[in-house]
Amino acid sequence: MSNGKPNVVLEQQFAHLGIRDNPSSGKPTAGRYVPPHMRNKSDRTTSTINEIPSQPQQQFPIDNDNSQSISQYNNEPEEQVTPLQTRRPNGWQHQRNESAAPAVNWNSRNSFPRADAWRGGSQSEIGYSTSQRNGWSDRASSQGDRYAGYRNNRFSNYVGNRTGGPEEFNNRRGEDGYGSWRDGVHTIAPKNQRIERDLFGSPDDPDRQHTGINFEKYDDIPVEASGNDVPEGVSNFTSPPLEAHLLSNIELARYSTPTPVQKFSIPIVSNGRDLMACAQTGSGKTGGFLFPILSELFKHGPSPPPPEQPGYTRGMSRSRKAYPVGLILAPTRELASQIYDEARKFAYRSWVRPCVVYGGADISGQLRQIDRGCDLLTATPGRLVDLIERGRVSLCQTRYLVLDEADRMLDMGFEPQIRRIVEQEDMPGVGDRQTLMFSATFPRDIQILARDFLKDYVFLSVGRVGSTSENITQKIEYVEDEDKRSVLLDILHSQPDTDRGLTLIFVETKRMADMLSEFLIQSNFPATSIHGDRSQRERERALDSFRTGRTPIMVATAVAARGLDIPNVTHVINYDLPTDIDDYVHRIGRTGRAGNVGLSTAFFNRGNKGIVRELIDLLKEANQIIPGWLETVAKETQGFGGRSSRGNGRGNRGGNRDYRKFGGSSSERGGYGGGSEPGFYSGGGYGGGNYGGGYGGGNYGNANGNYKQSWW
DNA sequence: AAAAAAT
Repeated sequence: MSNGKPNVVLEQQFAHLGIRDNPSSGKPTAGRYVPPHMRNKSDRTTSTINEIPSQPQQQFPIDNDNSQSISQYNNEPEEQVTPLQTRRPNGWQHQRNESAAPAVNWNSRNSFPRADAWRGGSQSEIGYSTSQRNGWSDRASSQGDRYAGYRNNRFSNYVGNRTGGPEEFNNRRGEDGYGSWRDGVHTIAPKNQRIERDLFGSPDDPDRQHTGINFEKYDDIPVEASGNDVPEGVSNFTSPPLEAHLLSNIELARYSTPTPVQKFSIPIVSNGRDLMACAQTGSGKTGGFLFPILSELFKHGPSPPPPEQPGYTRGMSRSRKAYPVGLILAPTRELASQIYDEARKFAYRSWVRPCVVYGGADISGQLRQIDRGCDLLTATPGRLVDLIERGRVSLCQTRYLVLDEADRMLDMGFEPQIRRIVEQEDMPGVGDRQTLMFSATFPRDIQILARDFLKDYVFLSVGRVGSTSENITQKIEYVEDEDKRSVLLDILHSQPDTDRGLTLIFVETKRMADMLSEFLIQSNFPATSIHGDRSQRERERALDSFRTGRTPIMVATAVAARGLDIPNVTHVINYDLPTDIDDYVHRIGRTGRAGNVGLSTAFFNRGNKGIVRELIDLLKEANQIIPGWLETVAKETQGFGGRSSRGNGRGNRGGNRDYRKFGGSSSERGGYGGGSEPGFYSGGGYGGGNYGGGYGGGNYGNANGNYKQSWW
């Protein structure tokens, strides 16, 4: 039994993990990578293997893999997982009876039930035949037995799984923090203090005190909702409309008031509607989709098992297939991991098992994880496609599809993969699922693309919470390329040490990220870097080291620009400005989160004149000081047609507007025919006078009866 | 031109 192994054995096993060039590890061994979401943080043991002689004259803790000095500052073994108590599978219980079916004929081929049909069901309305039911029961019992063994082991240790078989799993009911759905009844697992601490932290832990969301300020944030029959927003977390158990998890997470995006997304989702939401991350976007989706899942339970798959051999199938009911797609691995961490909180004690898969990490661990149950899957596209190709994931049961950072997911790099997943696999069509899209920016052309994935959606625009609003002070400095390093050093030196804030520095290339972080480290600054050429482990370690303040400076490429919720980033420096203004919006949105103040500094020179016009517009809208020289550059640049790079029809202005309503000027409309959407406003466009001064005082004209507006 | 995302 793995638990009986003396610690020293474990230490030897882990001695090489996560530590490159570790002098104490002898020759390098291939270690099994354990991704962060699968580590059991609360049960780590402290070991001594990392106590390497300290580096001479290192003023700061440095997280720099190139300098072989990672672990000396880090008392915690990075990759260690300590086994929990394991038990023999005595008295397994069916935690989840797959035969408990909602009141829908799920067997109709090629016709997936609509969400409303599913929602309406109750046991008494069951419309399937006895034979079908028995078929389900048969399969359910064989599969259910296995699942009972596998599913209850989220926190079982992977060391044990590696060397031992499933018999080492811990199967005590509720031990893993997950409940069950049986005969139409949602059985909530018992509370588990250890898991609660792991998921929610202790109440007095400042790190867990929800990242400074300033609820008072939320009342000032304008929300615009457009579309047909927009449901009324809710103003509190209450049941109904939310399911009661979800409320208890929301309480555990210490969320007290719905954010503006949540106020609307809750009724929108529970009314079966699709959603396109423009809202800054940190404005409660993740809760915006997790709350309503989980609430519906808690109310209605799992789908019955899918029709018999070709090649499926009952009871003997070695590789089981996962059928997630909810699928969340994200553009970076770290963001996927972050979403999964949230999903775990709100699924706690319920029948819903969250999962996450992404590239760069050991796939076999992910396969084991989904075998234990996979109801709400968060994924990056590439790995998901891989798993679909391997026949380990099927989307035929997916009733909720979420695209996070949706404009990114639908841009040139990602769109084919998204189309493949959504349109060319077995996912139910637009009419038979609910699709939710979230991003802080929604360029017009992306909105048009997004139509393919949505039905009669509600467009939600939450006033800018943390990006271009006044709570971020945006400075633009004129700095030639060759002066950037020294100016950066000046800035960093002038930042008071007492300020425990984090500084995030964006560069355009991976090479520059390496070079600059190296330079900062040599200048004795506690810096690390994150970019796509680093290994996943390095990326995660860098992020963790930054998040915890061990290295309060991080140099990053676009990989860290979106979605990451890192509390206490007080300064974002655009060492290189991006060529796309939306990227700028996302980058500076890493600071000034949700009502807190933040500082942003950008190094501008003539190489950046491509975005000067849009940058000035943005600064104006956010009431920022615009340097005179910047206006000068803009005037010089005007000859090139001002809004450069927009020849492709991508009018960014109005990126936070429902294009159906604010169709854009005819010149920007390009070939898309913005007015062709029946029943929708193709009104005046930006120049039409409705577009005044941003969200605070703007007047969008309320004339169209199809639209309802709400303001906070 | 670059970055991200599967191996």
